[in-house]
Amino acid sequence: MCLENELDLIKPVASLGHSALLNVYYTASCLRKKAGEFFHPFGITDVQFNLMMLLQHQGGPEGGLSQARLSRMMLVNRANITMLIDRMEKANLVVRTPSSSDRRYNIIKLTARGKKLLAQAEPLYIKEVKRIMATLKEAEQKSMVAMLEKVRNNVAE
Amino acid sequence: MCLENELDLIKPVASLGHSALLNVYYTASCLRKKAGEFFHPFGITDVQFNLMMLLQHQGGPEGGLSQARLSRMMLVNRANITMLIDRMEKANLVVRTPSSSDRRYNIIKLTARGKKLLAQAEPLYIKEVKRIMATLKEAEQKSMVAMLEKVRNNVAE
DNA sequence: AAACAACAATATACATATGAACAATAAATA
DNA sequence: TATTTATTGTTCATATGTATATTGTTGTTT
Repeated sequence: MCLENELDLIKPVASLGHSALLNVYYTASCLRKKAGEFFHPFGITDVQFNLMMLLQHQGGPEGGLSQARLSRMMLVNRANITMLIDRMEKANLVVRTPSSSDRRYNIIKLTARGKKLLAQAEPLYIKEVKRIMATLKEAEQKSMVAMLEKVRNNVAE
Repeated sequence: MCLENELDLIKPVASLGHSALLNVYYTASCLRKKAGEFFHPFGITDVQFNLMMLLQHQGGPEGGLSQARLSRMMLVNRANITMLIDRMEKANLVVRTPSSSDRRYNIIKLTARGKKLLAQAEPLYIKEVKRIMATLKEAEQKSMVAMLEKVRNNVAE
């Protein structure tokens, strides 16, 4: 179904470019909503899951990442990460460990509970992502990724 | 540039499907950030501008929309709209007017200041959207829209 | 008409996001 | 070496988002 019908608009979006932009925006919104519902039974949010995935799969040799690094990987403000880690530490999902080499840094690591939760949720998440994206052929997915990359490059100028 | 480099990931995203999903997500994030910066000089946010656009172009015969209708058009919770309208009313951008036919409804309308601000910002916004999306040919944009629609349909099931 | 279900807006608690200002630390440079 | 500059994490004010419960109004069903 097209955007106009989904959003119950009475007039079409004026330009194709604007329509394309809104499609990116609203598709991301749908995906985030779905992710939120998906992770609710696990007692975590999609953002918290994303952070745990980064720690697990992108963690350095010490098996963790700094808050500044996480903020760059998640495209969010450093201040945001501070409070996110506060909540996740309170929920016993991660811990802050001071870096030995640079006293400005905290290295964030998964706790045993964090690892266990991730091990439970991740396979189901990957399966659901595959199901959702399987509506597009591999070539289509690659083509879409290429187009989105072009858009991002052009946003930055 | 590809996602892995943009986000400074040390390992590639495991599956194409997941990479495609993250691309949608991060492209929307980039576009929102850009929009935020774009509207900052006007003293409004991207969300407030979007709402004003809806009032201007999708407003019914009375020239306004109910809060419930706005929440459906913007894919957000009704509770969200209440506080958004609170802030926008305080900024003298919109007004709540009680519906004559159904006392449950508020009809939200643009104020003179809201209309003036929209008239200033909209042409520049449309121009910037065109610039950003012009990196894709018309056929590419149509193809991307079609793929994003497929994904949204498959999310809903 | 009275009871019930559906819907609009609101209130509250909470999660996530930004920008700005700050202290502590490290790096660069004069 | 001493000073400046850059970076990390924190705090604050504010905007946006969800879920849930509540109130008031409308519609439907006995």
